[in-house]
Amino acid sequence: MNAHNDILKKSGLSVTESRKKILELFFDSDGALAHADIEKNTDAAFDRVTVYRTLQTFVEKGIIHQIPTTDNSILYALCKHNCQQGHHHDNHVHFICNKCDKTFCLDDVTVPEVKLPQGFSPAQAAMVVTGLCEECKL
Amino acid sequence: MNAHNDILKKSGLSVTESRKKILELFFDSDGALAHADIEKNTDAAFDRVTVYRTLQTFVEKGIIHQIPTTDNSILYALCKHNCQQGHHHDNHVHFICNKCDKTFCLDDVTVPEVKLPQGFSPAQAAMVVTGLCEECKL
DNA sequence: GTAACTGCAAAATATTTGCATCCTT
DNA sequence: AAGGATGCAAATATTTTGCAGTTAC
Repeated sequence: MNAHNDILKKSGLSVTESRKKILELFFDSDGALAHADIEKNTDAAFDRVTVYRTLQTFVEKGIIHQIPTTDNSILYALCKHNCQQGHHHDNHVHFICNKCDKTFCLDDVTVPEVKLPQGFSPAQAAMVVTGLCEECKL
Repeated sequence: MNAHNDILKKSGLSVTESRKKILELFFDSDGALAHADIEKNTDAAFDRVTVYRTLQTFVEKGIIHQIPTTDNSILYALCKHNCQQGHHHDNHVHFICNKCDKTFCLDDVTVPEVKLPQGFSPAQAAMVVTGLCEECKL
């Protein structure tokens, strides 16, 4: 039994060609992918709309999470820790290097809780730190 | 004599209506604004294109910086060094309502410090919380 | 006066939605 | 067989570009 298929099943999703292929891409690349990367790497085998819907579904199910970037695009990456449906949250901090523009998932740094003013009801929190990465600091 | 005009001049930019007004907006709001907020708050006095170009110019000149969010929107906020006159350094948490899409500056909620892994050298940190605001929660 | 800036129109790009058909279970 | 997933078409939304006219200096 294929491990990727299990992931889909565990999330209550049908195992389809597009989902298998896109999930495989994430495991192969072991990094963050943009929507465009996925289209490119699948040779347009799937409709653009399917890619949108697949990514959205994966995010909802906690299979992948979104990484904010400054260039008006969203990167997606596998949730490495146990993200669970419903309260999966991309709860680690992201770091964007000002020089090389790379985005890093700081998997071990969790977004701290903050107390919000009366009336605000939080669903998700994101924290992005910018600065210089290991490489560019030298 | 106007402080805002000085900022523009110091960056080598002509002092124009749109730039003055948009810069003023940032100082008035003392927080992050999305492109849409700016269009709304200027009563569409300026062309949408002008807003795009003005924001881009301000980013290039280091007057404002971009705050990435996971919902494919970018917030813009004054850079710290230009915020010297106010007591507020732009280090408060921002809240975006999922329903009405408004952005709130939670001035009293400061972005907590986080410890980064070895090698990362932070310059600025942003935290964006999404969920439902007071109004929309009802 | 000249270079820089803006507004308009339109192109290019990105995202969402409805619906008929096909596939997974 | 039934519900979910996909593809296509088209509607929306967002961002960029070219150019002519205007404004700041």
